[in-house]
Amino acid sequence: MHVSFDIAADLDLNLKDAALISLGPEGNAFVPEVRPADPRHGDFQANGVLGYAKARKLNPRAVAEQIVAALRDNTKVQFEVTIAGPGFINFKLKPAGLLAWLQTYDSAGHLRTGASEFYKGHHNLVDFSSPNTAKQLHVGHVRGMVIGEAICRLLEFCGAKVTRDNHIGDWGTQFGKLIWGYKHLRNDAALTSDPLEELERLYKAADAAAKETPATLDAARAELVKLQSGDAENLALWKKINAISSDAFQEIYRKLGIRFDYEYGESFYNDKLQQVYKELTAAGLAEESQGALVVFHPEHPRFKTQPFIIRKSDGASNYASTDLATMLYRVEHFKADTIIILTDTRQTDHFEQLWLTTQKWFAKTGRTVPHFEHVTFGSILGEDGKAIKTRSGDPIKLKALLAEAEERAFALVTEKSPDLPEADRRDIANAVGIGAVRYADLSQNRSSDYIFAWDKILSFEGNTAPYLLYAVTRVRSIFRKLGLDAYDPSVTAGATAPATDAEIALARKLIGFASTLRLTTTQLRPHFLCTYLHELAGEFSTFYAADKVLVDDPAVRARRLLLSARTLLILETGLNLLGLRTLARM
RNA sequence: GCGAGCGUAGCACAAUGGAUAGUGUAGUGGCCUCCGAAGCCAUUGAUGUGGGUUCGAUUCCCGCCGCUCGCACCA
Repeated sequence: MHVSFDIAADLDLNLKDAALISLGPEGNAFVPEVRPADPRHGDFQANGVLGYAKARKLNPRAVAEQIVAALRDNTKVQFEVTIAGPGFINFKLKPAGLLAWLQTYDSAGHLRTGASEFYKGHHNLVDFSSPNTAKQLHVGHVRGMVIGEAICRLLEFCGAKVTRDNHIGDWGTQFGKLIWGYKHLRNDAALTSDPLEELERLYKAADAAAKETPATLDAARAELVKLQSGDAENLALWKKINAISSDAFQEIYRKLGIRFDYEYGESFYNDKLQQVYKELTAAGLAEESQGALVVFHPEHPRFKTQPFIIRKSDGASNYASTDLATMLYRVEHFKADTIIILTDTRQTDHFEQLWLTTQKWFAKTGRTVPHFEHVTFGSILGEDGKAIKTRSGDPIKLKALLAEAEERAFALVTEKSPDLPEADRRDIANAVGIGAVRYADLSQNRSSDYIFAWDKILSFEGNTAPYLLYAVTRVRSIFRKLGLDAYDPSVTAGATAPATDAEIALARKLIGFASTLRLTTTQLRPHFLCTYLHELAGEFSTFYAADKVLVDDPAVRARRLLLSARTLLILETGLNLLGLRTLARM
């Protein structure tokens, strides 16, 4: 018998069929609205009857009864179907159905096979991280990196082709300042001993100088124009600077397990800008204003007067220019049907203008308009509720943040498990520390700012990485005690359907994985998955306390081992999708 | 000034227009001769404010209050 991975989607189809049968052609308009239900009511609920009946002045309960009567026999065998309240249809999967799902989805590979139906044939290009060269990665960058990586893994798992592009800021105005600083302010000794620090100092010093004296600002801009028009000296400097920062970026990416397929920075698009200027002008979208080439959007309350500057008055490009060229390249070269760009929420205006412009441009030139998602996220705040900074007022460097996370985790692990060899404790501290930082960024709705507190993210209690990693080790320890591999199918052979309250509750939570993946990927919000995993870990703890797994009765033991094995599978699969490394013990 | 986002228990956060607004912490009271107590069970406590739409609003719309962010050549 085929067991569908996403039971809710399956029910949705069955309800549509039943509506057609029972309501006639008008049933075409019925939208089931199946969603996971509160466990008190069932596993899934269909809410669509209420709106449908209301709009037609019908009795919703009567309509619900008609639809339920027309459901396939198979559905009625699998579920307890009830009509409740004003016209909700509730579906409660019977224990045999729970067992069938758990037996079918018994490995990460099979889960992936089930999930890969979601986005089969889609090609998403994900643009994330995208740091500026010549600046170190700092705490402000981590959220986009971590969320971006999780989104890529999730979409891939759910069947999409994903192209990861690190759109490095290697061509902007900062280079004018940096080159000017290099030429006038550099300290050669410092450049040799700690090149990245020195570059950052030069940028800051040049930036400050440009703010003080307009002549310096003009000089910096002139350096940029020289660079962008191919000046050999500036080009060589630019390459040197990029090489230095790229090495530093790669070190952090390795540490966080983040990878890219391409790192086409802004400079890559330099020779593709003339086409943008030309086409937008020819299409009547771009116009000269105060010496710059800009796009206005007359239909928009704000962008009718707030320009989208696509070429600066000194002739230099900016990020609007390169972003437009990038849009085109991603559609024409990569053939992406969906473009996802992650940046913090402060850049909303820019991307709204970019998208308005792109749509009009592509439409006027007969190109396919892709789907576009600007995935935004809030800032990380200090415990005072203000932008997180070091005592000296600088942003906290990511390298230092990650090192501190590992140190703090090491101290905690040493406290809890002093008998483990130091090498093991270091390894655990790495997974816990880095995982904690990651999970903190993922577990909250990305729209909001969040307050960063070491004690909170490294706590072993609550919706945290340490709690989830602990749950994993506890399941693993059951199998270790037996000398068995949790992923060996023979371990769970002969399992019967879940029977006790705790077993059933855990099984029902496990089958919710599919709906969670669907929700997480349609909304591109990893916190849905985090919440689910935390609930799953809690459900397991309840089960673990209520029902002893290693009992003598072989049937009972087998079904509890099955539930434990699947809990482990889904916890590990979910955590890996989020980018966390799991542990056997801690 | 214009625009955007956010206001949910003491604190930190959930809730894809659905049923009695969930979870964690902190507080209170229980549970280790028993598979890892880094755990479990029970319990106290909240939608800024005023309208509107809806069978149904934390969610959508409008006003007000509060906080944050953005707004011509940085990205």
